[in-house]
Amino acid sequence: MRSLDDLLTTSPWTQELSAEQMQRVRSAIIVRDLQPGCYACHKGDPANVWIGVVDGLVKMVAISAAGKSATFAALPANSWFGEGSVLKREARKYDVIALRESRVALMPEATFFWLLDTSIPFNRFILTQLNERLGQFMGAFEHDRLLEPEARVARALANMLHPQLYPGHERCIELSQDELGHLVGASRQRISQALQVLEKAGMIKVEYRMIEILDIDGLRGFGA
DNA sequence: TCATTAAATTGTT
DNA sequence: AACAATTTAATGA
Repeated sequence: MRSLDDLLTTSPWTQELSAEQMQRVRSAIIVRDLQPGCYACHKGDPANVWIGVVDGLVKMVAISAAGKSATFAALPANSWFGEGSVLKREARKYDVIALRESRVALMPEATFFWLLDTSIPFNRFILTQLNERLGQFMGAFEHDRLLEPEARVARALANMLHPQLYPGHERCIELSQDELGHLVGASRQRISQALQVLEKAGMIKVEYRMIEILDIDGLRGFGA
């Protein structure tokens, strides 16, 4: 299991922080371990922390009155989220649930706003984060209901790797096909077929509980 | 370290 | 949805 320091060193906004700033950030953050199915935060909770995924995988879901749940985004290790609600000092808009055993980092809003006031790289990170999320959201709206399952899977995979632009060469997603099925809203056997199509197209490599992305641009444009 | 078994995951119909 | 095949994890010699 990865540690808080692993998350911080791979997060681009920490690059230009001084040792003291780093220490202040590190000591303010609270780390929490989550079992599969556990909530990182509930819809309606006051958004007083910014959340980073240290390890594992969490999903953002909205629950309708009828009890149907729709997954908006999957957040793998190294992603940060919740800045929107923290910035607006509003309640959380969605439930966030661990898809498997995960570890999250909770940064208090005081630290969050302090970084906004002091660090330009942090501001830049938040800015691009908000901008990209808007793009993803509109793209999802535009296509998800219309596309073939293959294309929906392709987009879901591309979106999952998107948050980690800088960090690294982490091109692998550890995710079972069953979990991916819940994510995309398709049956497991349909996912299995879709993955094989994408693999034959040379865009991904499928292994046991693991998907390696070979051509992220190809995935984004799949079916378009 | 290697072999056996159980559990989880994946491919196919 | 059900079944077979494959991979991983666990156990014990």
